[in-house]
Amino acid sequence: MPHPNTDQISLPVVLGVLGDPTRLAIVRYLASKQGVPLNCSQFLDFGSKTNLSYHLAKLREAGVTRAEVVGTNRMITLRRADLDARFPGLLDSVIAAAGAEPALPAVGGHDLEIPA
Amino acid sequence: MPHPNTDQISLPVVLGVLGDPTRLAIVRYLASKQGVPLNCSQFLDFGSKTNLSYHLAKLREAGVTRAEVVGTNRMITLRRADLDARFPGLLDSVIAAAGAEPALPAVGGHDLEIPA
DNA sequence: TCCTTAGTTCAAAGGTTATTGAACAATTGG
DNA sequence: CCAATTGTTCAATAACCTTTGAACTAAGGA
Repeated sequence: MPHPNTDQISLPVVLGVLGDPTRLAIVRYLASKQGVPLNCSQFLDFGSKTNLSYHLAKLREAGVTRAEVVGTNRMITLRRADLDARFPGLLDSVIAAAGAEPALPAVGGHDLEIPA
Repeated sequence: MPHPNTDQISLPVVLGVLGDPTRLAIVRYLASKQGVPLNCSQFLDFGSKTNLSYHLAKLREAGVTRAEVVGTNRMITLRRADLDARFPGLLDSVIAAAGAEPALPAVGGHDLEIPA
C-alpha cells in the first residue's frame, strides 16, 4: 500500500483526484468525522465495494488519505496535516466549497448526515 | 461561446479542470497578470494553438475563465469574483499552492516570469 | 479447522481526455 | 479585393478513467 511522502504530493494530481464526485464525497465525509478513522465499509453509500477500492486507492496514491491495516480492516484517514503543510488552506476551502454544493446522492437514496 | 452562470459552476468540474498541468499553468499565468486580459497567443508557451483552443474551452466551460471576442482576438480573463463568490478562498489557495510547485516547463525550455 | 468478514486484484467493457495536423471561419489592414 | 492574423473545428489516435462481476487473499471467530 504505497503512500507518497508529503513533499511528493502533487497539486494537479490532488486536484484531479478531487475532481470526481464520488471521491469528493468521500473526502467530505471523512472531513465531517474530524479525524476519526473509518473503514472502507463505511463508504458503501458512495459505491460498490470494488468501486470504493478503486477510488480509495486513487485518494491514497494522490496523498489525500492514509490507509492503515488493522486486522482485516483498512482504516482510512484524511492526511490533513500533510496537505495543510504542503498546500495551506487548500483542503479547507475545498471542503467548505463542497458544502456549498449538492452532495453526491447516496446509493440508497437516503442522505448522509454531513454537518455544514 | 457558452459560459456558465456563477451559480452553475460545479466544484468537481472546476477541480477536474484544474487537475491538468497545462490548465493549471494557464490559470496561474492569468492570475499573475492581475486581471489584465490576455489573448490566446500569449499562452503559446504552454502548448500548440490547437491544444490551447482545447484547454481554454475547458476552462471557459467550467466557469474558470471568461472569453470575450475583440476583433480577431479572444481576450481571456480569470472569473475571480465569480469563483470567489461561489467557492470563497478556493482560487486563492489553488494559486498559492501552484506557487509551491514546479511549474509546467514552457515549450521553449525557457521559464515564464510568474511572481510568487 | 471451517466459515465469515473485509478488501484487493483481474479482465473486460465503454467512455472520456489530450494531442496532433489539416482544413476552416472571421476580422483587420493594405 | 487580397492577404495576413487569430483562433476554431474536425477526424484520428493513443492513453487513461470508471464501473462491473468473478475470483482471490488475509485475518478473526466459532
